[in-house]
Order: sequence, then structure tokens, then C-alpha cells
Amino acid sequence: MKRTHTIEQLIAAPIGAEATLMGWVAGRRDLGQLIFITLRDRWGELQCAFDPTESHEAMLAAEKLRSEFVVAFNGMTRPRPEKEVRDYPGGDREFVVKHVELIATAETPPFVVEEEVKASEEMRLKYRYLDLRRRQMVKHLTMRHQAVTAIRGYLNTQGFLEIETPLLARSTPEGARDYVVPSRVHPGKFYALPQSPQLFKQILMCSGIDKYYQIARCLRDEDLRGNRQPEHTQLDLEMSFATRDELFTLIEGTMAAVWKACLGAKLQLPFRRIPYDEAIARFGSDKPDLRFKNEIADLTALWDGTDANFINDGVAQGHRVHGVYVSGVSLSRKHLDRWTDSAKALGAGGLMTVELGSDKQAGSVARFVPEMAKFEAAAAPDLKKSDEGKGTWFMVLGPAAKNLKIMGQLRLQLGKHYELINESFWGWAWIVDFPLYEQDEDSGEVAPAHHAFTHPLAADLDKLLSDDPAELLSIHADNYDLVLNGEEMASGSLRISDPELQRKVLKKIGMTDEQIEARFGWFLEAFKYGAPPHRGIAPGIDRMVMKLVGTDSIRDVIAFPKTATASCPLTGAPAGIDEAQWTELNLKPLK
RNA sequence: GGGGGCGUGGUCUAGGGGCCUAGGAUGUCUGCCUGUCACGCAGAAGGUCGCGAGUUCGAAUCUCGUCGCCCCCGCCA
Repeated sequence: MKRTHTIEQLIAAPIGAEATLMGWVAGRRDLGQLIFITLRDRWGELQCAFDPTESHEAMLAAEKLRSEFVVAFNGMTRPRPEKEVRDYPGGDREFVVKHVELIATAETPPFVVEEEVKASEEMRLKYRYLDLRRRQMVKHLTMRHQAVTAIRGYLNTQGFLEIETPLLARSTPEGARDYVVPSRVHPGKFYALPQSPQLFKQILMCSGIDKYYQIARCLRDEDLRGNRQPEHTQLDLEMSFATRDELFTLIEGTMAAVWKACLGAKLQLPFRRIPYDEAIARFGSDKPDLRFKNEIADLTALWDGTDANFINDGVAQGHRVHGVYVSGVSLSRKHLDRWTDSAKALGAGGLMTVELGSDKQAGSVARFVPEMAKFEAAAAPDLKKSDEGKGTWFMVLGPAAKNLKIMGQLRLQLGKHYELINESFWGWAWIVDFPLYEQDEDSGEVAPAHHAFTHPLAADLDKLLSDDPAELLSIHADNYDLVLNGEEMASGSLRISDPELQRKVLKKIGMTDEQIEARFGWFLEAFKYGAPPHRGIAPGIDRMVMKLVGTDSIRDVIAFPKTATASCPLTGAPAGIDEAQWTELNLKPLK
């Protein structure tokens, strides 16, 4: 038998069509003199009926079929009796089978292939081929394919070349731990698997490629999280002579193409742009969730004239009061304690609350409020008419930077708990002009916040040579993150294309001339033969698809992901190697 | 590197010192059933309670170790 239709095609065809389908037995309902089998292929499922009055031979064959057997069914569709019609695709018809061919039997699977998976994730990974038969996983893989196809299609119209770069490479200075591959030919030497194609793409700019992209695998040997895998995929992109606006427009166009292709959604362009400093001040985060307002307010001035000593003392030390207002919320003792615990867990000394619209003084610090009207005025952006002025200020007292970090997290928790988040809104934004350097919290040392190839904003260029830490910390970079719903989707920057400036920056982070020469000599040399200014960005494909399909687990959008300890239950990787391989590689295990 | 949670027939789970001869659901097998679609009904098989040591008269249950999985911090775009 030869397949004539996929299930999707047969559902689209007129009822009465003759066809041969091939697929997997998804379920069997044996009623004695009538058998129904649900057949599944990649495109769908269809009820197949075995009726002895139609074909006695098919009926006998159907009795022997079991879940996950691979079969070919020949027959024709017919309408279902009116009261048996269902409202899922193909629910108006059934496929009457006349001939059955058993292509492959299947052992009883370790778990049932069904949409409401009951199997543990470990099981799903070990028998990934069974898990991937589920419609939802097919949808995820399909969505991923559509996203990447849309990206390629769009960038191709914009004059980009897709170019592959090596996996066996030198260590790239991204800051993460490298995965390393021993060289047989060069005993004692190692390749590093790239943390990103960063250096290669800059070299491609020096090569005059001008517009490059690649769907690139990036490998980092760091501990995993729900949204992190040891290998993840980026749309790696770089362009020469481009302004920031040109790059933003390009990426906005790319995202719009992806959202249209995958969801049929029209994105609101251009995306908001928020300077880093502003994002921190308003949202306490460099990846603000813009699906709800409830911005952080500096309420220090509203406490002028309070008789609360701890506030006056704090303010005298330079501390500030920052808060978030949530309309319609009134805290019970229990809830106040809960939120206080949350604030403390985030590092706050305590939580101050003031309730508005209450007859009596409600809230932990309400009795210290000098003038309630000012708190009402400050709440204006988040006041909701339906709540009749009732609501609660959540506040912390402390150093500004610490407050903002705490309130940023607390804002997210409040948003989630009180369902402030507009789930139907795509909260896109560009966060721009990050600091080039940041202060290490423990050591207090000034270290580059981004990788060392990021160009400072032109206005801050002269500060670069300064030895004053404060001066260095005030330098902004010409870089940008693309944020969606409070998660970072992409990160990019203008790169340094002046070899001397690059050398200075590398020295600034503590590298000696010798180290620079040894590690990046080849790279800096490329910039000596005519290097164009260039900038780029790298959106994370996995995270993008997570948003498109609405999952919190990166493993759900990767065909063969690894566990939290970076092992693969399907293949058993990583695994030991033969004695002979150790020898050949000139290696020896320590024990 | 640190913290937390979980591990019980194929699968998912109940049970947290004696009530366990380990309960349920689902899957599997057998029989019946012509309109099922989570088919139904009747019956059956299926367990070193992750592994190791300890406490105890007695451990699925408590303790320690170990392995695996998941989550969080560190780390990492």
C-alpha cells in the first residue's frame, strides 16, 4: 500500500474520499461487532471504524491491533451519524477501513501517549520518541520550525547572508565556563566549543560580509535552570555601518514576521525604548515586565515631617522610601505578615504598608503618615475607579539601589498574586544604554558588565581612560536588550572596531599585553586591515519559542534536551570513553 | 559550590513507626458487548517501597550516606 493522504489532508478532503492512511494506533475501542481505532500521524488524529458488514477481513485484523502499532489503513471517509458528530477536526466523519496492513508492532509503551501527560519528565526524556508523538510536542516543534523559517525568510529579504562558523574553536571571552574538546593531533591542547559566534561574526564584518546571521548553537558549561540548557540556540546577527535605529527596526521586523507566521498576531511597532537607568528607577529591573503598571515610586518626600524616628533616621543617612501601590487590596494581619516575609526574604529590613480609602488607620506605618492626601495623589497612576480609592502602598526603607532591587522583585510577586498582569498583552521593550562597568557586590571591584567587545556610548568615550571607579561606573555602553514580558529575549551592542581602543578596554579589565596578544592577537590584527563599524544582537530562539507556545520549561521546546545535571536520559550522555581513546588523546583520568 | 522538594507494580500516585498480607487510578492480559471517542461491564496477572548502612522487638514510614529527577541562590545572556 502507498499512502495517499495525511490525516490533515483527508480531513480537508470531501467526505466520501477513498484513501490510504499510515500512522500509529492511538487507541482502540472494541465494542464486539464494531471496533473504533483512533489513528495518529504527525498532522492529526482520525477515528477509523471497522464494521464487519464493510469488511470482515479488516475487522479481524483490527482485533489484533494494539497501541502504537504502525499501520496502513485503506478505505473511505463517511459522515458520522448525526448524534455522533464531534466538534474537533475530522469530528464530522470517520474512516471506514476495508484493508489493513500491519507495518510494525509495538511493545506496550512505558507510558501512554496522551495529551494530558502523566509520565514524569524523566520518563518523557528517556522515551523522548514517544513523548514527541504527542500533539502538544508536535506543535512545539512545528512552532519552532515556523519561527526559524520566518526569521530566515525575513532576513533574506533584507540582504543578509547565513554563514556557519566553527564549533571547534578557541575560547570566546563571554564569561561562562567553556566546554572543551581535546585535540588528538595536538596532545595537551583543546578546542573550546563556542559560547557564541561572537568573535567569528566580528571577523565576518572585517571580511566585508556586512550583513550576517546564523541560527547558531551556543554552548556554556554552567549550571542549568528552567530556562537554561548547556546548549541553546541563538539567532546570531551582525551588521556593518548600521545605526542603532536600523538594527532595532530590523529586529522589530523580524519579530513581527515571526509572530505573524506563528500566531497570526500583529505586533505593535516600534517597541518601547527604556534607558537602563530609567528601567531600574521605574521597575527595579533591567528586564521590566510591562504587562502591568504599578511602577515603583520614590516616596521619600512624602514622609517629610513624620514623627516615625526610624524613617527620619534612615532618611538622614541617605536612605530612601520606595513603594508600589496596588489598588483594591486591603491586607489582613496574615497577609501583611506574608508580604513582610517576602520582602525580608528579598533582603529588606521590613515592609511598610499604608492603606488608602480606609476609615481607620490601616497599614503597618499608617499612623506615621504626615499627610494622607499626598499618598493618594502618588497612587493616581494605579488608582482604579471600581475600587473606590481603596488600596495599599507596599514600601521599603533603605539605600536606593537596594530598595529598587527589592521592590522590583516584590512588584513581580504582587503582580502575580493579585493578577495585575495582562496576559493578552505582549510586553516588548528595548532596554538601552546599560552601564559599561559594574561594581562587584562582594569585592567592590569595578568589572565590565558586558563582554569586552561592547563599545561605550560616544559621549562617554573620554571617561574610559579614567582610573576613578566612579567615573568608570558612569560610563554607558551602546548596547541594548530586547525584553518580552519581563524576560530577556536578546542582547546586543555596538562593537569596538578600533584595535587600539579594544586593546585599552582589555587592559582595563586586567589583561596584560602578553595575555592580550596570546588570546586576541589574531582578532585585533583583523581590525588593522580596514575594520568597519559594526553592531549586532543575538535573540534566544529557545526563549522566543517558549513565549510563542506559552511554556515555562525550555525542555518543552527542544527536541532532545538535557536534565538539570546536563545529562541525556535518552542516550546516556555524557559517558565514559575507552582506554584506547584516553591514550590516543594523550589524557589520563586523575583517579 | 550552597539550599529545598521528590523517589512506592509498566506509568501516575495513597500511606510519614505495628492498622500494610502496601490501597487507588491508569496501562497490560482474558471474557462479554454494533455507535464508542478517557467506551462500558466482569475477571486476572503485575511490587527487592531508588540503593546502602543504622536506630528499633518491629522501618515504605525515623536517622545518616549515596544515586537520580525537579526547583531556587551562586554561576550563566
